[in-house]
Amino acid sequence: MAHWLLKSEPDSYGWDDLVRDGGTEWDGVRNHAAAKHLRAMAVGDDAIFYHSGKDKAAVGIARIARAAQADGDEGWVSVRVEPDRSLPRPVTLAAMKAAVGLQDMAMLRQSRLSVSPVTDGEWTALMRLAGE
DNA sequence: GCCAACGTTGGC
DNA sequence: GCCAACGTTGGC
Repeated sequence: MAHWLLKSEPDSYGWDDLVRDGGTEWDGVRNHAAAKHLRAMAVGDDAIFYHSGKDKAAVGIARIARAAQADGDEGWVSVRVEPDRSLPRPVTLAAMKAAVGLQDMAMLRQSRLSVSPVTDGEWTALMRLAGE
C-alpha cells in the first residue's frame, strides 16, 4: 500500500472541512507532477493531510476512496479522499525538517508540489512524530 | 511584504 | 527551440 501527502491551504479547504464533509473530490490539480501521483493512487492508500500557510503542519490521515477519474476534458484527473483519523500530535514543518529520515521527503524538496509520495520509512518516522 | 522555486506564455 | 516576462505557491 502506497503512502501520499496532500497539501491544502486550511482557509480554502482544511482538515476540519474534510471531516465535516466525510470526504471530498480532490480535483482542480493542474500540475503534471502532482497529477502523475494522483494517477498512481489506489483505493485504500493512506495520505498525510498537510496544512500549508499559517499551520504548516500535518494534521490528519486521509484515505483514497476512489482511484483517479477524469477531471475535465484535458486529461487531468481527480481522486476521492475521505478522512480516516486525526493525528494525536500535529507534525509541524519545522519538526519534519529537523527529523532524521525525513530530509529527503518529496514535499520538502519541492515545496510547491501539492500531491507527493511518502516512502514507507518516511511514513513510519512521521507516525512516530505524530504520536501514533 | 518579500523572495525562491517553478510552471506557463509569448515573442523572436 | 530559447528565453524573458509573468503568475502562483508557500515559506520566512
